[in-house]
Amino acid sequence: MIKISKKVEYALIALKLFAEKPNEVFTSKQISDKYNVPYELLSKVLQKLKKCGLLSSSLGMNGGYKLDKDPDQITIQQVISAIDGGISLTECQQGKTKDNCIIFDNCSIKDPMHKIQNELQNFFNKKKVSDLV
Amino acid sequence: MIKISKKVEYALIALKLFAEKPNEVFTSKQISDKYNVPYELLSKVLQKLKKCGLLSSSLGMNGGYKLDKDPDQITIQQVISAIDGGISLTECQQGKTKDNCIIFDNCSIKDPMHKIQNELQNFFNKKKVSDLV
DNA sequence: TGAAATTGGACTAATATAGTCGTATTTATA
DNA sequence: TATAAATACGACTATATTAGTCCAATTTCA
Ligand code: SF4
Ligand code: SF4
Repeated sequence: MIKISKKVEYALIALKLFAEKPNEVFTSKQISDKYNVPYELLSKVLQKLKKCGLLSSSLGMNGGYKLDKDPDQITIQQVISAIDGGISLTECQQGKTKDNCIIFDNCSIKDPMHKIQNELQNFFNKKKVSDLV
Repeated sequence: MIKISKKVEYALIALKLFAEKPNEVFTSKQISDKYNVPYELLSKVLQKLKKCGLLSSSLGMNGGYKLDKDPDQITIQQVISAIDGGISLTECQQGKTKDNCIIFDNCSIKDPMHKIQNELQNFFNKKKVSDLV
């Protein structure tokens, strides 16, 4: 079953909120309350979004997160990469140079699948947070 | 991490072989030997491909599977559907009417994600087994 | 000084995927 | 007619991934 992870869903829910109110600061708590998202999990997600430069944060009381990029500059691909490490249609397309698939050497679909994967990344690169209207 | 399952990979490896030698009969054993794919698992996969009409089978000695459709008529989407039950980008897009996501009622990304899911299905509908050359 | 916030690591629980085992049935052929 | 080779099917185990929780540190405003 091809799907995106819950974490990415939570990230997109949050990013959509940020996109609707740019320059406004929201805390993890506020967002988790508003959307019934598990607080601790959402916190981790927002931290990752910050680490890759999509959000900026301020510590301490009255702290929180705010958007650090234009919503139409943030691609779904970026979000998937930030949270889940990206798309890798097949096992051998993950960073796993060592410990590769045993089929690798006589795999007949490796190359065509790699091509499809590229197209898929392109697909998600064209999808922006601003499209989640 | 967005990816396809091992079962779908095995299905595609098999289907590519069938597509290269149409009308030729192959057994589970032959294919699992040729590609180092676990025999029992591959058997299950081929049974599913038969059930949805992509392959036909003959029982008993000298039995096996052969292609039952044109390779350029078999889409990757069909294969994913047959083996893994299709693509459902988000949880709420699986057949789960009951036991839905608790966020469902005030989820802000549900509808746009549904649209993206449709495009994604369209993407995989355009990919044919015959493209795996 | 205290409350509210981010940050970060370790941990557990739940689920999904991958793979195995055993057994029944069919069928060509020796 | 016995046997070997094949599909067919269901139950099972093992492994990996995902989801979620817990705990403690640090920052900062008031
Ligand atoms: S080598 Fe082939 S079977 Fe192995 S992970 Fe890559 S695509 Fe899949
Ligand atoms: S309702 Fe929203 S959060 Fe829940 S599964 Fe659907 S898209 Fe994801």
